[in-house]
Amino acid sequence: MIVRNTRQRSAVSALLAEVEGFHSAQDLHAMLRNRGERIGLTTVYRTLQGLADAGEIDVMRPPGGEHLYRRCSEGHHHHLVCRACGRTVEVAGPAVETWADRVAAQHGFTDVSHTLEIFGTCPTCAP
Amino acid sequence: MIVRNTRQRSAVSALLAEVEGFHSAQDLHAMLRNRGERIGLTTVYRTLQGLADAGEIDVMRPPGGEHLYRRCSEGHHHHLVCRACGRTVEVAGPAVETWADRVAAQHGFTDVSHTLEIFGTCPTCAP
DNA sequence: GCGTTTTTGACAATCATTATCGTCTTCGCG
DNA sequence: CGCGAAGACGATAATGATTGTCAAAAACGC
Repeated sequence: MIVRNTRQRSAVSALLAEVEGFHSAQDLHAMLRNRGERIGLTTVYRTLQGLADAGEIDVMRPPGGEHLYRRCSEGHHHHLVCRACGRTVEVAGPAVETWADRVAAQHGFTDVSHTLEIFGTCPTCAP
Repeated sequence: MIVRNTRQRSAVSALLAEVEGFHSAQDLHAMLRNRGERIGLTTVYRTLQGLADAGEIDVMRPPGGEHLYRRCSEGHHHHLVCRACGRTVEVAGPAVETWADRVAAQHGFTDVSHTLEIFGTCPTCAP
């Protein structure tokens, strides 16, 4: 299976490179259509899945049900998400990374990855 | 909104009390029907949602897409999940709990909760 | 160019979850 | 014990994101 360079794949990558924050597949698809790209929803899903498998983007599964994708640039980090307004703050936790790896190793697990999300109510949304 | 005790609610709680590990809503519904309970799928979903809101059970959202529920007995813990066979190991990380709360507080977030899952390949599934 | 192989994308299918809404229970109170 | 209203139930339909299908189009090596 040789990966080929196509206009659509580039478009998705380019879009992810310039937008901030998380976006759903449908979001990204709509944006691409708005800027005149001719690309199918199916292709957006496939491309995002590919990028996620390759570790080039982050995937988040919020309680809402939609998958959110985001360019995962500088290393590994986690997210602090506001329950009310959806605002996200990046947080880094080196201690958590090593802890997770160590715990997994203790149980003999290999190829370890992890997801961590913190939910709360942000200052501006507090009643 | 007064919560009432119904046969169905008790049945779900009872089932969760005796089964091990995670089960999907549809799983639990099937089990209840098998043991002769007359209960609708809708009710199972509603009951599970209620229990989850009340913090009495754990919810996990694996990449597969189904929500998995589990009685969350002894305090807060996280899970180490095998990618291949789905086996789960409970892990506790007091340090992570406090870290998450602290980070959230630093950003002014309140009502903080978090989810953490570690994925890997368990020893028996390693090629 | 040419042929092969991958990718695309419109459309249909899937499937867990949620909404609807009429009927049935529960429970406080007399 | 019986009543009445507030909830709860549950069959069914609806929702909606994601995935499968497959013929047509594009990309790459030569």
